[in-house]
Formats: sequence, structure tokens, C-alpha cells
Amino acid sequence: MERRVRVRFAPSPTGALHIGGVRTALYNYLFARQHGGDMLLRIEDTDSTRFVPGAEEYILEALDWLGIGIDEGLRMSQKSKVEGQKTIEAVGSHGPYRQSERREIYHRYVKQLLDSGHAYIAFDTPEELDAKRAEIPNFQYDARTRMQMRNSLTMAADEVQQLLDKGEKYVVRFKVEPDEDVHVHDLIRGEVVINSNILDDKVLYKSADDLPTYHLANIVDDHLMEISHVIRGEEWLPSAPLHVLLYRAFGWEDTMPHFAHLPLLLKPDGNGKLSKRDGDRLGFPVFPLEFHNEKDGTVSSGYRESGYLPEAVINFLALLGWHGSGDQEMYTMDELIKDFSLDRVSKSGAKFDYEKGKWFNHQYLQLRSNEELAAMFLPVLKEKLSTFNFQPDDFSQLSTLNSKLPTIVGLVKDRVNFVPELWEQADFFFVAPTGYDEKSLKKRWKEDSPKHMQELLALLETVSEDDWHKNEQIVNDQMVNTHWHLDDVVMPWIAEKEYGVGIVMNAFRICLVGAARGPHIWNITDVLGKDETLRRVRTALQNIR
RNA sequence: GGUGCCAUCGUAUAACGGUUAGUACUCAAGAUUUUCAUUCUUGCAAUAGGGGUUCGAUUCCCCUUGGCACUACCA
Repeated sequence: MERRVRVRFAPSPTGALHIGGVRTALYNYLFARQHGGDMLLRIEDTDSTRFVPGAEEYILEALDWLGIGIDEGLRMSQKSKVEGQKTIEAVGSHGPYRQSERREIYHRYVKQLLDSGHAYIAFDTPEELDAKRAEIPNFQYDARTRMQMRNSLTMAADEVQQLLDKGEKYVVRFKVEPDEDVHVHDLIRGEVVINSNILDDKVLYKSADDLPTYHLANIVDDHLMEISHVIRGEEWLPSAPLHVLLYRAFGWEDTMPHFAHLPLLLKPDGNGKLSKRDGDRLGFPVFPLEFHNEKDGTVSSGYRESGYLPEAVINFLALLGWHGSGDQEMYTMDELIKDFSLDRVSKSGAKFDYEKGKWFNHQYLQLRSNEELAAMFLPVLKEKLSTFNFQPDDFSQLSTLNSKLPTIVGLVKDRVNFVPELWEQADFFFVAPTGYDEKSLKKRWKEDSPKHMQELLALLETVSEDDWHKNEQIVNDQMVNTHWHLDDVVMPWIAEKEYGVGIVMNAFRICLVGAARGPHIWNITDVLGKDETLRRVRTALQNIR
């Protein structure tokens, strides 16, 4: 009889959520959804010294942005999202879902371990332990050394009680029995065996802040919250045997969750795991959202603010350490849920390939409608225009420009990876050239160009405003081509005068754009309109050379 | 140092003992084009090394090498 699938993502609020953590959350989510199970979110804030304000909200907002839904535990309130404010809600009957709010629970279970003889009280201070480590190389608090230390195993019961009554600081340590092969069955790696001799008597309960360590809290919570599968990063593999021993000590071995340890995300260059510094150094975000760390005053860039689409980040991350059943690379979240399998998670660490991430974003950008992209581009555009003596308020009154925005975006979107890059591709639609690109002039502005432009100017003057924009779609060979009226005006003239089409049109392009770039020329004239087009040609005739 | 995990083109990965070792990104070349880009086509490029097992190893085993993680009153 299989249990209901219940998985959890359990981050620590010690800063921005690392992209590797996002992938762990994603795999948990995919697994839960695929099996019709529950995805829980629990906050592991048992280290009061490392707590960073805002980190919890950040984590929940990031998952929300990416579409990684939470069924139980802490999550962004959906109701408040509509109202535009960000509040956190707790759902489910296994709470509280913040470990700092579960102190009494841990007390109870620590006592159980103490009573059953699986744990003991130790009075050794951090200073004493440091001294010991300095004195004895590779010192480890374990079966070999514990009888030389100050703890409830070496001291008489009344002496221990005396110290406790006096309020002496103490920790609770797990009593690891020596010479035992501990087997951990990992869903990704198979059977892992570690001898208990190399395990130390881990601290389960800290004296410093009256809270348990990760190991104790984790086992107690996963048990109480009826977690069926623990899917977490590979850094936890070495302590998995300890966790097995803890389940056993509690008598919970029959309902112990299945383990799956995910490969780590590595630096793109060199060695080591991906860190915050790599992002700064190599120029890409390692966090989903921008984060302002109140504790140390640092600001970390995020995928969202860099112009990434959430579905691109999800797709990219999903394929880092996992592959589908076929050659498919573009996956919607629903498709991922259908195809996901722990069997196809790789064992080795994955170097973070940022270029592939850019490619994914390009792909997903093309899938968005021009209207959507225009809406995303608008804030960037206003920002850019404000540097051209264009006040953002003025811009909002330029309704014609506003209505043309989707068209403009549609003309250049296939050449960008990110929304903000639309500006570099489309700037000339909004601002007339302020200069002319040297290279383009050298190659495309010929001796006859001024004469050509004069004649072209006169020719275009004769075109009516209506005809200016006239075009028809021609379908042949399943290709859609646009035939422009202006072609009928200009091409015969070029043919008659025996000018080169390239020579004329490239010069014309320089007048309008300022360089040899941009979409098809009639698309540009169509957006600019007759007046603006002619104005730019006159300006160019005055200013070039 | 100790323990564990891992090892296919530069990168992500495919090939559940038999393939000309596949795909995608990157890069290069070509085609298309009135520019730039897109797009399309082609190309470059890998089984870490050494032993076994087998008729046959990318695949199974061992050793070496290398990479990574852990080794806190952090998670």
C-alpha cells in the first residue's frame, strides 16, 4: 500500500533563494503534481543568527512568480495578490510551518530520545571543543571520545542534575552506536552504505538559542508532516545516514520517507558549485528575483528584473540535471509534470550554462503576443525616452505611438533575447537619428546618394497619405509576403534610372535609422508615417558630410 | 587528512552489452535578403587512463586519475 505522496521544499530564510534551490523546489513540485500529491513549504529558521529580514517573503514571492504552487504550509496569499499587496498565508493542518514556532514539539521529541538512551546531555563549551580540536588532529565527538568529555554518560546522575539546576549551558547529542553499516536507499543513486564510525555524535539541540539543529527538526517535521519523499540537494547525502539512524531511534523507520539527492549546480567555468559571486563575475543572475539584503546592504540581480520570462527559467532549470523521455527541449509546466521522472535525473553535477538560458528566453519571447511584449516593454521605453528630453508624462499622451507599440515590437522581437533589448533594436522608431554610424556611411553612403535621396524625396512627396500605408498580404508556397504600394512607386523609378536597388535603399535606410540595421524598410516607413519619413531624409541630406 | 558521490563533444545530455556514438546550446561556413538580425543547410567537436568479464564494452567489475560534497551548538 503506497502512501499519499507528500513532498516539501524547506528553505532557510538566510538571504535570496539561490537558483539551485529553485530547481530543488521545481523538482519537488513536479513530483508532487505528477503523483497527485501535496507540495509543502516549510521554513527552516532554526539558526537565529543567520536570519535575514525579508528572505521569507522573497522565497515565497519567487516561487509564486515562477508558478511553483504550494499546497500546504507557507505561501503568498492569492487573495492579496489581486489587491496588489504581498501577504503570506499558512494553509494546512500540520502546522506551524515555521520551525521557530515549533519549539515545544522539538522539546518533546528530544526528551523522548534522552529517555530512550539514544541521546545524552553534553556540557562541553564551544571553547573546550575548539581546544580539543586544536590539541587532537581530526578530533571527532563520537563513541571513541565521548567518554573523555563532560557529559551525562561520564558524570554521575546527581552531578548532571546539579549542573542543570545551576542553569549550566548544555547541548543534546545523538548517541551514534559504532561499527554499524548504515544503508541509505537513494532513488537517484541506489544503495549508499556508510559505517557509523565516521559519524559523530551530532548536536541535536543547541544551547545558544534554545532551538534544535537541522537534523533533529528536519526528521521530526518530516515525520509529523507525513512526508513521503525527501528530494533535496546532494550536499545532504553525507548526513543521510545520520537521518536514517534518527528515524530508527524514534521508531519511525517503517514510515521513513524515500530519499532522492539531486546533483549540484556548478560554476560555468572552473570548479566548484555555483555561487552568488559567479553571477557578479560572469554577468548573469543567480537569483530568481532582485534582492535587497537589509542585513549587509547588498543588492543581488534577479532573473525577473533582467527580463526573463518565468516559463523560460523553469524550462532551463528543469533541463539542468534532468532530461525528458525523448528529444523534446521546450516544455510547458504541464508537460514537465507529465514527463518528469526521478529515474532520468542525472547523478553528476551540472555546470550552469547561461547561454542556453538566454536561448530559452529567446524562444519563449517569440511565443508571447506583441501586445504582451509591448506592455512589458513600456516601462523600459519610458525610462529610455526620459533621457531624450521626453518626459514620461508626455509620452503617455502620444497615443499614436502607444497604439503602434505592439507593431514595433513585433517587427524586432525575433532579434532579441530579453525585453529590455527591444530598445536597442527599435530606438529609431521613437527618436530620429542624432548621428550617423561611421561604418554604415562608409559602406552604404555613396557619392550619388545625396542626389538619389533628393529624387526619392520628390517622388515620395507625390504619394498620398492613404497610399503610403497601403499593402497587401500575398500567400505563396505557404509563405506570407507583404507587398507594399511604395514598392510600386520606388522600384520603377530605380529601374528607369538604372540605379542599384541596394545603393538607393541602403542610403534611404541610413537616413531613417542612422545605421545599416533594422527591419524591412517599408515596415519602418509605415510606422514613421509620411511626414516623419520625409523629415528624416531632409535632415540627413543636411547633416551627412 | 577522512568519508561519500560522480566521470560521453567547450556546455546540457541521449544511447536500459551490438548505433557510421544521437540531440540541443555555443562557435564556424554557406544559402536567403535592399541593411542588421531572424530563418534554413552544412560543418567542427566526446566515451579520462589502465586492467579485467564477454563473441562483443560508453554501458558490468577493479585500480588509477580527476571533479564535487560533507567533515560547526549553519542549513
